[in-house]
Amino acid sequence: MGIGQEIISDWFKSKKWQQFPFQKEMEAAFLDGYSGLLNAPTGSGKTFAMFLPFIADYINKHPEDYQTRKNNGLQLLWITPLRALTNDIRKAMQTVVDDLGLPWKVGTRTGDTSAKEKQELKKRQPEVLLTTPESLHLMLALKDYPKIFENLQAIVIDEWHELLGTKRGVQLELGLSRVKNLAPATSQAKQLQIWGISATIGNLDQAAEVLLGVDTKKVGIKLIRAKLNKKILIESVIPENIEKFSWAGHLGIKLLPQVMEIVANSKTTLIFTNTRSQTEIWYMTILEKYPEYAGIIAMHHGSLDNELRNWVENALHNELLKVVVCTSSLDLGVDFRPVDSVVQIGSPKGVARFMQRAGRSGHHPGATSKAWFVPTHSLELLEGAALKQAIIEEVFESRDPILLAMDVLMQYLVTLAVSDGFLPEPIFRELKTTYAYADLEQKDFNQILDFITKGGKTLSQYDEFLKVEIENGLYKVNSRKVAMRHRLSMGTIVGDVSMRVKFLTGGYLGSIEEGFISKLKIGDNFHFAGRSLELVKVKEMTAFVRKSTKKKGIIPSWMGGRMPLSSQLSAMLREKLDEVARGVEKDIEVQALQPLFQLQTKLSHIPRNTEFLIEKFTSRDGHHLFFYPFEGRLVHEGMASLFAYRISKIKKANFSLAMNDYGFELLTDDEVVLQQALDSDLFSIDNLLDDIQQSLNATEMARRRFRDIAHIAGLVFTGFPGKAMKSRHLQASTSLLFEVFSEYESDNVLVRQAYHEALQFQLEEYRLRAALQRLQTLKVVITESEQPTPFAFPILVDGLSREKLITETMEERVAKMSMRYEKLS
DNA sequence: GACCTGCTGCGGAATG
Repeated sequence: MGIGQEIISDWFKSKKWQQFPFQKEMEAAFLDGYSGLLNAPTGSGKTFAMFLPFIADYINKHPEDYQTRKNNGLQLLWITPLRALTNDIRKAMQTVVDDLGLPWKVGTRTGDTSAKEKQELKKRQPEVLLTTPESLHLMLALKDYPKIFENLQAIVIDEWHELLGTKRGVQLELGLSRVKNLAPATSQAKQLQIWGISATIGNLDQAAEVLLGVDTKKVGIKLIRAKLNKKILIESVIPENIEKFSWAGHLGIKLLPQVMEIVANSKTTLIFTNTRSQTEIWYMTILEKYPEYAGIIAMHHGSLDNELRNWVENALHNELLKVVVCTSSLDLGVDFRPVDSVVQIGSPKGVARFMQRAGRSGHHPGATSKAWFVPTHSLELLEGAALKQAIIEEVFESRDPILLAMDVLMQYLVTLAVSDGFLPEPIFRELKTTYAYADLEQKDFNQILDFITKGGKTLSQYDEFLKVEIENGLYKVNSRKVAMRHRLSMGTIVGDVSMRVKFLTGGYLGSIEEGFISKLKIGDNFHFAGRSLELVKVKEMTAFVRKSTKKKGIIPSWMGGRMPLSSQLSAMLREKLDEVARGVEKDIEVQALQPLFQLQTKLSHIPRNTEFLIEKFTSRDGHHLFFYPFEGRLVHEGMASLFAYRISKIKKANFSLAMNDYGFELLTDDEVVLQQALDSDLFSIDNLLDDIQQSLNATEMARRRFRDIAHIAGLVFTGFPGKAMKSRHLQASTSLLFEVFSEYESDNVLVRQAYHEALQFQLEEYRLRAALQRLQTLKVVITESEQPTPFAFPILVDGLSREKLITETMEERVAKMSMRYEKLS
């Protein structure tokens, strides 16, 4: 990847790092023995080098802390979420270490490290080791692992914001809690120092607490904010003719000419899209309409072959490319010096994410980051105004830490049992010092111990679940097979089962979900990795293809996540809408949208911040009700089901639901008793949990979450590397386990966790609750129109696609809509 | 022809 070691070396020799405004503060805190969190802005990827002189300095000042020996052993452990970065950082760090005159070796340990290299690591630990959270745990599964860490002076966790709020973060918390107790305090009473580096997020104080654990009183926490005044220039791309611009949709391809103008006027542009299929579509369309870009355009997303991705990254770095279409696969880590423009297609869904992406341009000190926001439908343009405002006001999303993840804990305990074995009491005490397990109850801990030794209440008959044996109180794995399988399935990332896509001649293109391939017939044509391909045969989870000359072809879609609009951006959007309602027209986005707002006012209403808009409209499909909480898609999903349930309690009705980030629709055959529902506490939070359970298939949601939980907890074996099992197989086994536990062991920690996760992550119960409470304070405004309003239209389109009505209906409707629109405006 | 979606990230053995 893109960090040149020469650059780092020069940068270091010229002592540029001393010019960082936070350097003095950082150095003082480090030399005083503090642990803490450094809030470095995105784009100062070299902060790492700063730590090396600190450590060298510390050694000079406190030689008594370092025993005189030929091999100091591991001094600094550097943890990064991105494996791909470790190699370049290693080279760069080695040059810095050499420049400092330290007789140190810098090494890496990741999945890329060969067996031979691992053997060498065992013989001689490098003084600086770069690794990932997963590899740290693999180290904890080695015999005599405490020896590795006994001389450790400092741990640095890079990009901590990326891990916080994920199970990878929890796994890292666990790893740190163990390692902390292996590096004893030295003569200076100096403790192992732990420093995180994080981009700006809303809860930096909490981020520090999570990283350092709840036992940090002795150590002391410092939070250092870098406050580099990075200039960011943000512009929305305004459609030339807003009246002809789409009211719904997500592709945004209509604005291609404007985007290509930006590309032409920039040195190098990154075009960020929200989905992989969208990346494929934009790439193809650009090549089709602007063939002169052949050779200087590339694409990058998570399902493409690594070799291709590496090539793209290097080409970007070496200024060989003019434009790269990508997903968030290019969000992280890399210094792409030549990039001077960033284009975001569609909603970035959050302020912090947009900032991160904007920071990919002008990636050097003093340079300005330039980012464009390209709306994919009219109303989304308002998000551009909201984004700008949020960035001015420095409103950033928080990353909420995950608490009491029992699956991760179960995996961790088996890891410790695989290496030297563990005694439950001290480990329990150690767990209680972590943020994630501070509230861990003894009985749940015992249940997990019981499970890994005896298979719990239900699985005691099956050998494969009896992993850990107890010898004189020591919990230990003795079976080589169990140990091996455990090492094979460590980590918290549960991938989708996907098929490799390969040319008959051997070239590897990437991976596509099993489900997509199974829909294709042999001989069918599809587009992938920017190529037109023909499916030739499918063999053992590999789809063999050959080049095709056909222009047309389906583009694969992946079942990815569905990120909702963040609550911060949602709130700002409501703020902007309030301005619109008050007639404030200071933003160019708002000015451009005037025709749309005028129509909305004419047909319905634009809600103030103190109002909750509900629209009624009747079509041949039935009675439509549109609600506009502007709270993000997931909250709307839960709220739509909840409202449907509560309304049908008054008068029986079947509803079909549709939603987007701005609002949701309830559609039914009969007139809805709306007023009655409003009068009888439609927005109430009393019985909320019960009503949710009643209105949604909570069991099904939990079952789906359980699949990942079972994987992480080690209940299912996913097969040997390169020999993936079919997803049907895995689905069946996790589903069966879920059934068995639910029936015979209702208190099972993992099942409880599945329900909890469904509520928390799928439904965003906390946000739903807060949203209902907000609605209670608002004045309800109900309007009725003869046709869908501009606000309603995108939701209607969402509903149409969901119900899979035939295309003509949809087209007809769209055509009719625009005719009416022209008449009205 | 299309206003019909949905991210990222890491690991890994033994045998023939």
